[in-house]
Amino acid sequence: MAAVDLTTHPGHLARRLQQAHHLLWNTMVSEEITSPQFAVLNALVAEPGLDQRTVGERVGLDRSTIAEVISRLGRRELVDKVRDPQDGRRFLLRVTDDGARVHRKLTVRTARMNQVFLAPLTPAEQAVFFDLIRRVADGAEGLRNPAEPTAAQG
Amino acid sequence: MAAVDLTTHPGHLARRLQQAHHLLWNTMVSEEITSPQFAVLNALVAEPGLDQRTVGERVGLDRSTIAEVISRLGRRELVDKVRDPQDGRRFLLRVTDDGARVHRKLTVRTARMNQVFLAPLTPAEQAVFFDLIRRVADGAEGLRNPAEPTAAQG
DNA sequence: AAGGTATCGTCAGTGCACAAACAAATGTGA
DNA sequence: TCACATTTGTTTGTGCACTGACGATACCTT
Repeated sequence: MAAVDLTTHPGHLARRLQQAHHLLWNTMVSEEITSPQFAVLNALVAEPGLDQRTVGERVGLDRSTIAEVISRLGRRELVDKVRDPQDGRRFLLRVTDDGARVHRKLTVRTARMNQVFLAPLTPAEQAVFFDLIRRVADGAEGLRNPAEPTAAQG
Repeated sequence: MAAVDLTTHPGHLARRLQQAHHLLWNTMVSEEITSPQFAVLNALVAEPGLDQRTVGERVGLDRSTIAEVISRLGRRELVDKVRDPQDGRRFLLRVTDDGARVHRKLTVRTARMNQVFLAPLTPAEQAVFFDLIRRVADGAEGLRNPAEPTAAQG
């Protein structure tokens, strides 16, 4: 019996964490708008007029996925999509009035949900929680593009 | 501008963490066998003869999803599926010889991948990382079934 | 101006994930 | 024994997520 203890596998924990989040989101925030959809709305509220690729970069979705999410938000008329007259490849995106309303409503609910979600941790632990996850995620992300020389020390 | 900082949203961080994991898994472990599939193999190596529902419970997959995962593992002939003669509703599952081989091979690679994945954290931080995520996930999970009296103190 | 290259978005294919509805087998109670 | 309820697994529908291939547009070099 060479089986492994999955509770020490970060991938397994990450999946379980997301499932737990999905559960709470569905019951406390919305059954219609998903968490990635909210993230997109949020990015477009912060920076109206972004194109799809950049929105994807902001919220961490690849081109294919962002296209689907945008299409659903467009179907619900929460987001507008206009060809960029300066660059015919791009679509310029912005939230509609409905989209802004939904974003405001969900912002409140999301804050409440996050409190419940993080309730098992003390405030200090919550800060550590964010920090550790962010460092692990950033670390793995960094392995994708080997050494971008962003004004690096030379 | 009423936009929110997503880096303090656990759901968003959970999603990014899983994406990061997916990336590393794909490059360091396997492009064929996914992490959930490995989890199922692992559960069946530990406890041969489980039925689908119980496997799902062990690895955290619902009935629909476990059915799909099992079907893929069956198609690759890594898992065997036999009707339970005692209970005609169930299938008894066990890994094939191929399945056991794949499990052994991926166990080694997974351990290596986990090291790389967690490299940004010190060993002490890794322990905290596991603990915090587990507590948050368990907490949300607990909200689903209100108070199971599992030999609770009374 | 023309050819090659890069970028943006789409599409097809695969896989995870959940909810709801359903069928078959089993279990329970009158 | 018979009706009702529960449990296991399947199916359908929706949505996220990635890869790889593709067309259109833009850029860049000659």
